[in-house]
Amino acid sequence: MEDTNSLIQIRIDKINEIRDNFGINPFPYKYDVTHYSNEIIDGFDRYFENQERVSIAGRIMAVRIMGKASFCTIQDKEGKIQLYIADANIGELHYNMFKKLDLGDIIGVKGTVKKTKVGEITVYIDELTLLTKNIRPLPVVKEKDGEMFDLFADKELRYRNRQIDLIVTPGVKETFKKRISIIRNIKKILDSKDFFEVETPVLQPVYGGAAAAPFTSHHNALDINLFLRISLEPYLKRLIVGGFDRVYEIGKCFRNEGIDRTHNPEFTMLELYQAYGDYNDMMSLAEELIVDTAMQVNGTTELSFDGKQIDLKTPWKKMKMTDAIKEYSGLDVMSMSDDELKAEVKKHGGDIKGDYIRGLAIDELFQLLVEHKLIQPTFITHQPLETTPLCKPDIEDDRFLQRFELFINGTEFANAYSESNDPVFQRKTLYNQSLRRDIDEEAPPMDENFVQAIEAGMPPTGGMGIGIDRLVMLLTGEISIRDVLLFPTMKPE
RNA sequence: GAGGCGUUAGCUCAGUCGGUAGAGCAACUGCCUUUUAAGUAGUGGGUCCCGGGUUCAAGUCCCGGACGCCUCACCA
Repeated sequence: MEDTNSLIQIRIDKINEIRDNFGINPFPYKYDVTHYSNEIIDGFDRYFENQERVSIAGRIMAVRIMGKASFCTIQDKEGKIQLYIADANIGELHYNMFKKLDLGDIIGVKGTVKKTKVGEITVYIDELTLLTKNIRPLPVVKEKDGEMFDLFADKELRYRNRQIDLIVTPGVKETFKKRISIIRNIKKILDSKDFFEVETPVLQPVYGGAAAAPFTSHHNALDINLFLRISLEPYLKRLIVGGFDRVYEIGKCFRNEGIDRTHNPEFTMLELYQAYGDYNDMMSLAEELIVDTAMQVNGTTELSFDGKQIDLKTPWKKMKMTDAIKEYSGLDVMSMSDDELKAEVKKHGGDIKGDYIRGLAIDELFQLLVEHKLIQPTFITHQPLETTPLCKPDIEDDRFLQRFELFINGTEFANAYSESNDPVFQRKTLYNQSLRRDIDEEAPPMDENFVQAIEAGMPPTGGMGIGIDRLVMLLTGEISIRDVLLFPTMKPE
């Protein structure tokens, strides 16, 4: 705000000059746009033959002035297009004003379409309207034959000023358009299967549904602490109890943890719950959601991610967690003693919070030895009972769960359960979990209201959570979560 | 949390052994009616991230800090 550097001052002076000497308002209220740049380029033959007059608006990205005529490239929401602007066509006053304009200004123009002698589709304009004067210079990015020069490269500046990044860095807008398409397609599929999209509280008196440190806030009028949700699960299950039968929410969750290439403190989760279904239904739904979306946005199930070739073609591999450990590390955890398990966890640099629990040691070994090796889509099933309090035990072996985690490229993409609905079991497991808060600060507190909801009777239900940001990363090839978040969390400067 | 690297003009970047701060683009003043990283002649533009220290002299060397990026650790 206090920036008084001369580049900005020069442009402020121009605003006054345009107003006072040209009698033109640099900030008019409205402009009637009839076409976007891509329509003109795609439908050039028609516009040229009919000599149809088009009206377009956009931001000036490049200017080449040659005395009494100029070429200028503007960018609208769909792309770029060249303009031909001549003194003889728009009048001396407006041409002189045009020469005062800068890269970054927004103009509206009307004219007809033709190709230049070197074949570039160009709007030969007969009317020029200044729509907004820029006073803060944009980074100047140039391009020749597809090669970019002087790209806006400083990631810190790009993330802190995403609006500028969107204007000047090729491909950024496309990534976010793809993100929107991905979410839209998931909603379309779920809507078609009769799932209701719902909104549940972000501010919660008790948090749960995952193990993570929460953000805390305070409500002044009620004088109570509130937590930002760490998952969507507790309230969506209340809605299953309430009789919605099929619900989903795509929304922000918040975890007070570190920031890195795959973690942002606020991130977007899809969670869905289907009454009368189980984890098998969730498995086929996961396949359908991800494959159909990949086909919609990429037109193929094959993708290249961080140098790895991945094919999402179904059916995906299924393995019990203990079998996966055996296959990838040779360890037969089913026949190992507790001491042997402890030794293996320690040997591979692992760590178990609090007292030793056999199931958590097995899960830890899986994470240490197997997880990163699961490049092609793989469902890992039958996690040890102790890994979550919210899932039903397996029918055949109650030391394990009716649960799966989906791994792609060594990363968890989905987590699904045959949801726990036995209220006595549920009260016990959540209470036991809350007791672990002394030794595990990520264990959530007891949620009495949630348990009472389950006590009212929740039908057998399959549930699943999918990390939307990671799915967008996978389908766009971006290896940093920051590149699929419009405004990633940054420390203040 | 640990390590590595980085921070110089609006943007992208040079800056040698410690010796008056550089280029391209952008900007400004001109020329130029088919250019396209337009061309062309000229001009201006700096808290060298911040704070200490060493030195006659620090963008440069040393110490501390901020912010960022990368790798690792952590992460239901």
